[in-house]
Amino acid sequence: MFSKACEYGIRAATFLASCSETGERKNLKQIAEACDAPEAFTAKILQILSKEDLISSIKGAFGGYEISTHKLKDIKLSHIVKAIDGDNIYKGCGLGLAQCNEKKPCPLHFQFKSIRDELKIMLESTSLWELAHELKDGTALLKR
Amino acid sequence: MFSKACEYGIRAATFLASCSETGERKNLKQIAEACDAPEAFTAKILQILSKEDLISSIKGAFGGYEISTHKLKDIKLSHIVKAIDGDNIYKGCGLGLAQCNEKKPCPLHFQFKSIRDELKIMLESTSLWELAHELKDGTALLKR
DNA sequence: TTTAATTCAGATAACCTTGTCCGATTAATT
DNA sequence: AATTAATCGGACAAGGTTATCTGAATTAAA
Repeated sequence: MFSKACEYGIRAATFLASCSETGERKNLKQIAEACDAPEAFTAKILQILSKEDLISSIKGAFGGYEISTHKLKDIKLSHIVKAIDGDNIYKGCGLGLAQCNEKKPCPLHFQFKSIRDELKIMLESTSLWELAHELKDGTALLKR
Repeated sequence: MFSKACEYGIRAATFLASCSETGERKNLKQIAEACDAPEAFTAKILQILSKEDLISSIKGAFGGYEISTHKLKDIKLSHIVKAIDGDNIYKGCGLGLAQCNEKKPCPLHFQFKSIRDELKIMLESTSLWELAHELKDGTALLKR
């Protein structure tokens, strides 16, 4: 479904969100550890999220990453996914046809449509704030 | 969503199904052309489908590929997808966690569940016969 | 001002997926 | 029996994704 990079990205953003609410800044090592993700690769992904202004990075000693508290409810999963994987996941044709639409559909077009739409709605309506709270509640986990 | 191999595989199987109903055997070249897929790569995919007994291959002159008519309604999309991509698409965790279930879910588990279930049901209930008929009707196309 | 802790950027390695090539095998036709 | 049209199987090439490494830049604290 998502690329590995995107999986790590969502995990990292969720963890960061859960810390940022209480003002805890985290560095690369802590994030990678908490997300059970490879450190150097996670660094690359955090760079992307930072450039897209979804998280903020603070350089230098005692630096790290954080998310502005006021953004937490505005940042949706769709923003993270789009930044890392692009939007092909709900725009592209299920069978990979260059052109596929209602007028000239692939044989799977209509069967796929409702699923892609549901996915889109889910990603666009789920906020980092929401995910972060599942972590804090202990209702959900990021490592196993 | 699906790998390129799987996209080609579904296209090829759909095309083959639409021909097999009228007893038309097709060879690699014809299939690749009809599906707008690279020939040599398509050959590999047809081999997989053949080994999984989803299509039958006939060697030698005037050979090619076909699908037993009586199987057309029984072969579901899920069979093709599982043969090529495996079943991670509806079994795996959306965030890539090794263990993720109702008891110990990832933060996205429940939001994903309905989508994955819907996808599973769609793949398991859509038959090659159904897709093939969309092609024949002209309601759907495989190339653009 | 030096040191230490950090992110950033670019190069590169490892691995997987995608895609090609070719010789061996098979089977129908001549 | 020879020829031709096909699949099969293995090796290999190309490209993309995943992952690592390293030196430069930045910033806070000592």
